[in-house]
Amino acid sequence: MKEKATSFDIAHAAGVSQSTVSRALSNSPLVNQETRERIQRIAKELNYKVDKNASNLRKQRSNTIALLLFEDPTSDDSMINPFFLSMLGSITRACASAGYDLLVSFQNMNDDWHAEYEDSNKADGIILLGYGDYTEYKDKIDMLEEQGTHFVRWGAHDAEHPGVSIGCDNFQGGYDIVSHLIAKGNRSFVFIGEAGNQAPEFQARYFGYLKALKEQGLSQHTLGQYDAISTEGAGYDATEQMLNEITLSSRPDAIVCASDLIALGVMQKLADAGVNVPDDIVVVGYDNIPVAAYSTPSLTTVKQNTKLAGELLVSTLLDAIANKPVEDYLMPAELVVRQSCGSNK
Amino acid sequence: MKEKATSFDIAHAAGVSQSTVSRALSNSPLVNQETRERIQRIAKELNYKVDKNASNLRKQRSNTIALLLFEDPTSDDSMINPFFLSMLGSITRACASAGYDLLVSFQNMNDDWHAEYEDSNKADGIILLGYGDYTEYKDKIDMLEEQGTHFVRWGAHDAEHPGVSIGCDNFQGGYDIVSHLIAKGNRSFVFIGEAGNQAPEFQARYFGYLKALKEQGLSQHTLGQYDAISTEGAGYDATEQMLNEITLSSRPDAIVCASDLIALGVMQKLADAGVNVPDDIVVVGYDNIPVAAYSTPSLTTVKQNTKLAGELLVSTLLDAIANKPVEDYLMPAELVVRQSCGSNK
DNA sequence: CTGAAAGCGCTTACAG
DNA sequence: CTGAAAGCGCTTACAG
Repeated sequence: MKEKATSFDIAHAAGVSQSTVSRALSNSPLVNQETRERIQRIAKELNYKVDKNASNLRKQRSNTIALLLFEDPTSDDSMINPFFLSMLGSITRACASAGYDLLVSFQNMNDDWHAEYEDSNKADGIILLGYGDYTEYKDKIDMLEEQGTHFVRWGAHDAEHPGVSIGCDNFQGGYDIVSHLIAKGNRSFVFIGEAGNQAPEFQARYFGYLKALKEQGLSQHTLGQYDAISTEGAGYDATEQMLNEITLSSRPDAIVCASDLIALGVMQKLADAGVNVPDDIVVVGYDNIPVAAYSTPSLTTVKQNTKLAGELLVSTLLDAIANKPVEDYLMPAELVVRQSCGSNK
Repeated sequence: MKEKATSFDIAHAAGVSQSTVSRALSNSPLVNQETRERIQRIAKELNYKVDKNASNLRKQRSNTIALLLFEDPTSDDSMINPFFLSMLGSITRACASAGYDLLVSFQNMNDDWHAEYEDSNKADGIILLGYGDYTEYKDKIDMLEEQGTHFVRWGAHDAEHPGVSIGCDNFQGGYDIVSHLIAKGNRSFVFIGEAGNQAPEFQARYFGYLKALKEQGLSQHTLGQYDAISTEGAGYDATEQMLNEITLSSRPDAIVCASDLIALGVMQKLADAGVNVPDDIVVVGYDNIPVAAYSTPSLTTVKQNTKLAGELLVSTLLDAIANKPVEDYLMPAELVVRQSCGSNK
């Protein structure tokens, strides 16, 4: 293993002072162009790279962003919800473009986010990525704010939570998909998914659902809401419960699910129970995860633009770090119509 | 925003020297227990955390691992192959358990991996995750080795590539799945996927495929191999080409795909062409990505244990960093039988 | 345009 | 068990 070169080695080889080397390598205009080029060439030859620890220590910033993922129960080994997995790629890309490194970590594993990342100078800012359920983390988020940490949260604006948020319009998404179902002739509905304020994103989807029904004078046709966290298993179980509680003759025309994962479980249970989707009951999801296009029937859902989301999350955080004014952003939701809602029902 | 506390502030508050604070916080046995507890309490009160940059600079190590992802063309926005996405979760988890941070980055975006990470002291070691196609990166990997960088590669052992590798037995996987198809009565085959040495993992699967055929005296029943990179689109196109080249009467009993993504495209094209899977032609994939369980028909495939893979990748790298002896590891592949290979054909 | 010097916040021999 | 001191490798006023 070669000894690592330092800026002093470069200085020695180039016959200049170490200060000049530092300036040359940071492309300071203060240094003579010819000298700078020579230094840069020598640095390259000696395979020299600026030591980030030293540089960060001196500059008091790290050029690194920390991504805190909230752990989810999943069916595979990743323990990351597929929706967030696709955001991860986009965030990684956006960081790279901005010249920032990305530190990835599961949220649940450590106690004090601010301390862990920004205080210890490992990151200049933090991105919080979870299924909107920040309620139990409220104290931590408050502390983040109180400590002046730079952070951005994925989710809707929420008066209770300080800090900037980037999110997708869950209310509109829920409204749009149900309006579509009503337009297609469906008249009675069930919502599967948590709808309390411990799951604000799901709740917003549910409220959108309720509004669409109300607008069409169908409020009395809601056959209820069944809790389910965002897994296939929870969707399956909730459907089982529903089938037990609702008599065959009064079954809903459509089941609106708070997420695709839930919808997948719902369709599984319906298939097991011999109920045809979409002929007997229509099912729709939310998120447009990759699997949604491949399920049988393929799943009508609402797409959240993960690419844009990742970019906005990063750019907003960088603005916050630079002390520029930042504001919440709510991306529009986009309806994706597939087979599970029937074609001409 | 509060001023950040330093070890001197703690020292002042505790009435001891800064050295003692440092020792107390690193749980050094050299410091009096009572003193240590007092210092730790004060540190907590003042919300003090050790500055990682300073600490790393002094210790010359970062307690961070860099993950270099090879960018893939994908159908969604993540630009990460779903198979790697699930490994990502497992790697993140394994790092967290080991007390290491994980720096994630796309490989293609920078030139000199070693310099970028280990030389600049941002990471103690590197995990390389790509679809086995390290051929074009050979020079870089050689340089990594030459420079004494600690790194682990995902993929099979390869005499041409130095360094440790953790991989799954692609040869066995290919052999097992084809043997299963033969046992089920299939007699003629097509392989879809690159099989050259620029794609060593696919190639190993292909060799396993060939061996299984040969063993059963079916070598002459291979109706060819069609190149395809690991995307649905490539699988679709290759199938189109195959259908054009092979007359209806001599179509294969089974199509063996180098990856699930390819198989998904193959099944799509077959469906478009009115060919029934599995009744007319059997299709199998490789990887067991989440979608495989949901396609119609669900996909028979080979599972690589991503959870174990992530853990091995991390533990092996940590051993390498600690200068412990490390060796390649080849995990067994596991056949996952679903509908796409027919039940009793 | 360049150099000498200070200092970022730690850890760890060294001396007691 | 504790403290004074050196030094990790940089960046950046300061002086010229």
